[in-house]
Amino acid sequence: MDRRKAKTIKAIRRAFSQLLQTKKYSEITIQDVLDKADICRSTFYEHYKTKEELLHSICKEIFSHVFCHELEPETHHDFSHTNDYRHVITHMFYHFAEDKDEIRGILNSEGKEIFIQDLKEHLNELVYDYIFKEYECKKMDESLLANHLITTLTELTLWWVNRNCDKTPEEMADNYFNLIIPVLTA
Amino acid sequence: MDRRKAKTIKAIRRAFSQLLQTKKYSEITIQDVLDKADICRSTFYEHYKTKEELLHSICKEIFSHVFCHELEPETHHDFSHTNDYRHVITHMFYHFAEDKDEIRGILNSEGKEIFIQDLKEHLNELVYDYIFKEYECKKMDESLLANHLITTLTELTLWWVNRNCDKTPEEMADNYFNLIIPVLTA
DNA sequence: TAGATAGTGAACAATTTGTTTGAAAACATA
DNA sequence: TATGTTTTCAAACAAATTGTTCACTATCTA
Repeated sequence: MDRRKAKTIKAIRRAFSQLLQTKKYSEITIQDVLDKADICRSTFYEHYKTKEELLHSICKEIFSHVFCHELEPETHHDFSHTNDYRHVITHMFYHFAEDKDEIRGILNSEGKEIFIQDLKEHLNELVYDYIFKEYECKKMDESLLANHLITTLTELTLWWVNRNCDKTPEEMADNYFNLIIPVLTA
Repeated sequence: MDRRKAKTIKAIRRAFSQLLQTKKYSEITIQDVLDKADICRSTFYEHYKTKEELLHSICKEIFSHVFCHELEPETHHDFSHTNDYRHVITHMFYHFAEDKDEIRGILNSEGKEIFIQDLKEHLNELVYDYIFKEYECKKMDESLLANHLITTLTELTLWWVNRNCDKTPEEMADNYFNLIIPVLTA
């Protein structure tokens, strides 16, 4: 990519992330971003149509690291699908702990909707690829159960980030499985 | 209350609810509300400081009906705390089904945050009053478990409202307890 | 009926948004 | 190094929104 473009985008994102740590998403104006990033108005609009699109692109970048699928090539012999799932989830918690300041800013505002929405799309895939291959739900709607598995994870993450990630990713994975396995095996 | 005041407030809320069914919360301007309610600008600001305050007041009114505590006076002999809890939850689903159009408008936008935040405050009380008197959590943080019990309910509600409330309140209560009891008894 | 309360209409400055210009700077490559 | 392309910039613009003030009129209450 053109160095100028990369520079501009980086400056915008940086400014936005910083602003998110002092202001709620809804209270941040594009003007604020321009001022902080020291970027011309027209330049901003050449990259993003709206503030919302900007946040989407930030989320997308975060998740591209979190769900990079680099884990799969490892050959797993005695590992179950659920164990694979556990690895992915633990990996996710590690990334979130790293970016916690940025993420907390996003999650403690209306920006949360956008972040969670993007996250859910990734998790939806995982649940069907891993969990539903191992467990079948009898007395419950599959869509309801999938929704529950996903929202349990997103809300647990929220709870954790708001406590400043005071538990290890492994502990969090344990917590998550303690919440969902009893339901799956009930 | 002064009839004029009541009239104005009603008109504003009505307009806002209607707008929520065609536009996202973040896209609705106070100007839109003024136009639709046919209310003078200065009049609006005598009742609400911001759009957010308006939504809060609407949520507050909804919940005042949902959690009116009129159930308690009934003497319950053989009923457990959990059964009381079930009654309250079923009652909640009934109300939400009634107001589903208005609620769906709120929930499918950034307004969701405000609604859910207000709802959680009520549920938090309930969980401690009912569930934690009957079940003790051994291997899990109480705060984590409380959070899980509440968010499971709010997200289940969301799922239901987005499907146009296609299940009965009783079925939804069943679904909810199928999701939480296995965890509590694990 | 009189005094208090609430709504109206109009105006206001300040912000924000999104778009358009032409010129300057940084870039890629031949 | 020269050339053409891409990107940024600064400035300006109309339109919309916000929040406040004012003098007035209408409606309530006692």
